[in-house]
Amino acid sequence: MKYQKGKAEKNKCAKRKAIYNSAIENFAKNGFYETSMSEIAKDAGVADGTLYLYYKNKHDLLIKVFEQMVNEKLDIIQEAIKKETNALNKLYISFQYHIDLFTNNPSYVRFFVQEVRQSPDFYKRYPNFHPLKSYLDFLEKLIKEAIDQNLMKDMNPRLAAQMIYGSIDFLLSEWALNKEEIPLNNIYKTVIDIFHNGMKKD
Amino acid sequence: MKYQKGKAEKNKCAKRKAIYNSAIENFAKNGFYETSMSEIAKDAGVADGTLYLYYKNKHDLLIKVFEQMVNEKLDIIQEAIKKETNALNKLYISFQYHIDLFTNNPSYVRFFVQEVRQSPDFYKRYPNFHPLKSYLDFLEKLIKEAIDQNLMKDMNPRLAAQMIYGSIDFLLSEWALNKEEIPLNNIYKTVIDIFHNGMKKD
Amino acid sequence: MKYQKGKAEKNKCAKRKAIYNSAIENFAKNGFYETSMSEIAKDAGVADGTLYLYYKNKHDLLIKVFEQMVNEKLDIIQEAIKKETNALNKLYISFQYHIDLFTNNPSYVRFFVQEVRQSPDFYKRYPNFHPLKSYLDFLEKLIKEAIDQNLMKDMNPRLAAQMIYGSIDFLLSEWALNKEEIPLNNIYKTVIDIFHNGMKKD
Amino acid sequence: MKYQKGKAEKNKCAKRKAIYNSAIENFAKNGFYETSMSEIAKDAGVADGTLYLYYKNKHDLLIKVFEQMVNEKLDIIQEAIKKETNALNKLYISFQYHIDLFTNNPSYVRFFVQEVRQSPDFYKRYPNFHPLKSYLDFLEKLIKEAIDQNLMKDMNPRLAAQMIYGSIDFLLSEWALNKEEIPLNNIYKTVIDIFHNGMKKD
DNA sequence: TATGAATGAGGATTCATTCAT
DNA sequence: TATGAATGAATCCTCATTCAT
Repeated sequence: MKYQKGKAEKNKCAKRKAIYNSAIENFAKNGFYETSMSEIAKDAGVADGTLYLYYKNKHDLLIKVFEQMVNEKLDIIQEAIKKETNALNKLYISFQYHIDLFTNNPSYVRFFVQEVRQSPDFYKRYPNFHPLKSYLDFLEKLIKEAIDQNLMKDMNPRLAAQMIYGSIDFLLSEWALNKEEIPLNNIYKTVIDIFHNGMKKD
Repeated sequence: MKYQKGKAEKNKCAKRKAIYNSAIENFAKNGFYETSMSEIAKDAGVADGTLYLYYKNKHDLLIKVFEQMVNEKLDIIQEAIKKETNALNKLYISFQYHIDLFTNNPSYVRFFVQEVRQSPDFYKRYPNFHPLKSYLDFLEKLIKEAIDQNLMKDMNPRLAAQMIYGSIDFLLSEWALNKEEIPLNNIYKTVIDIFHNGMKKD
Repeated sequence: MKYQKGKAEKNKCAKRKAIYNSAIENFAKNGFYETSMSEIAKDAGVADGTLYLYYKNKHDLLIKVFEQMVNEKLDIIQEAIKKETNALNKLYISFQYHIDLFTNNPSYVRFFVQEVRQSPDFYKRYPNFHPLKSYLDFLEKLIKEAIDQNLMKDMNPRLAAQMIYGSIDFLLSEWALNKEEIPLNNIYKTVIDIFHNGMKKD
Repeated sequence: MKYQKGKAEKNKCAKRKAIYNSAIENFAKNGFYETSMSEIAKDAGVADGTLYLYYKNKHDLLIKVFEQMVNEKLDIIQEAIKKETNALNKLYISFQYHIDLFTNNPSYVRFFVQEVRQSPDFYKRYPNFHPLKSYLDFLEKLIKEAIDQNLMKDMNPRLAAQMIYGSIDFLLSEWALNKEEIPLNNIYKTVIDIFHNGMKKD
């Protein structure tokens, strides 16, 4: 009995995961509106109706998938900087991971830069949806730490986080659209250099 | 006769302008996919079919409206910097206009950051649609000028343009979502300060 | 004044003729429903609204054009058989003209075989629309004459007319769809031969 | 379980059949272009969207319905002539069925004579659509047989099939439009008589 | 007469969601 | 739980027709 339940449990988890993967893949490739629930179901190998056993509706699916993805990636980064004490180094390692993630999965870029900005109506219906919040929070904390360690000049850490995120995000999305224009291997160094000089303690 | 023709002409222009305004307003407020042609027509005070006298289809409407808007704003900026010779000053004035435009029309922010990034499918159908190209070209040219004037360190001007645009764009879009979080009046000064220090000639 | 009126008159006639030609051409090529009034107007070199000065509506245009065409062709045939006294010869000459007309203008076949059979609803609205009536009347009269001249067996002349018309019509329409299948130059002789033997006085 | 599945299966079949019937009825009554998918759905007792579960689109519905209908009727005829060996008798029995079918369902006449001849555009899109092909093939085969049996004179069998089909088809369609004009009970005998004499071995 | 911009009803089709099995 | 057939509201777009000029 228990075994069966465990099997069922695992099966259930597997299905949820399959839906999650299919949703990411499809949303990333074609965008929220150009992706149908049927496509997601088909790629996940489940029936259309099954999606609604795991997610309330299409918007809910987008939100949940988004949050889970951000948190997963964030966990990886946090694991990577665990042993580092210098806040600037932490920051730079984070950028490296951020950039690597997207250059290895170009379709995720669109997912992040576009789907994230839903219509105000969307936000009204789902007021708790702030998909990048945890990542921006994370960057903000690192910046605050760097300021405390006298490695960065005193400034609004939220604003700094947003500037850095926005820069990287846009660079990546232009790169994803038009891959030749910018040599991607320069991005990391240049961005760090500019922000380092721009934000360092005088 | 001539007068009458002029009137008709003016009427026609007025209609095109009304559609343009309605489209911007609606796309900005609710996004491309959540805006119906009927809504645009109603707000423009014309019949549904009239839209198709002026624009080939919904995608065409988005593209045309976008291009016209960018060009209009760019004209204003170019007029404003005409008498300035110092490239850095030109750049800073441009930022000021950019930020002002959006802070005065918060709904345009979403229009610019979201609608601009259509699905790959959209780009496949309209391969010449690169809505921000003219603005990025403009920034790139100013940066190149600044480098030539020894006001900025030698760097890839396209990449710099993208970083700056991305920063401002993301700051504004976060601000548009959640107006209290960041005091907007700081944005201009901080951004300029950071990029100035980050990019200046050593 | 008179001259101008005459010119205007001629102009008016020219316009009506242009519309007529354009309508035939377009209806024949694409069918009634796949032809738009705008297309007809454009090909006729007039404005859309002008069509409605000469014809009440699209259905009316079809009817008028049809009737005029049948009558024109009938006039030609009647001219051709004027000097013939033998009713069978008259009939055969008519077939020859009928077949020639359509083999020289294959697109007219579709016009005749398809547009002619409008929905019952169409006939309800236009109870006097029987486009082939005058041609069938003509054939019927010739057959009656042939019977009177003891050249054909006694039979229902209307039915005979319909059989003959139906045969030729269908042969031509299959030929128009799939030109290789039947060597057209055989049609005339074979049809006449079969009907001649089938209908001759024992 | 099995029973339920069978029920579902039967339900599905019933729905397909209901759509089929409704489509025939409506296309026959009002023609392809004057029939809306909504009307078909309503008469079939299903939702609009349901049509698209069974047929790809409106054109597909027409084609499928047509092909199925021709095949069904052909099956009946072939069953009826199975035991007959004389090719001419086979031919005459076929005519009888053909005429009966349509005189019992006058609205089918229009369906057959009009919808069959779609616009060239239609044929371009569906090049394999030749709805009468199987019936003409069948007639052609019988005629060839009759020729081989020395019951008919040597002639192009395809052409003969087309002549006969065209005659019957047109007679029926005139009858359907204007029922009094021709006493239908004469059609069968007269047509057979004429073609028999016209085509018999001298 | 002639124009052609404007109209708006109508129609094919899609797709998120439900629910009987 | 899982299914997937069925739903029907919603939407883009067309086009016959009108009417102010």
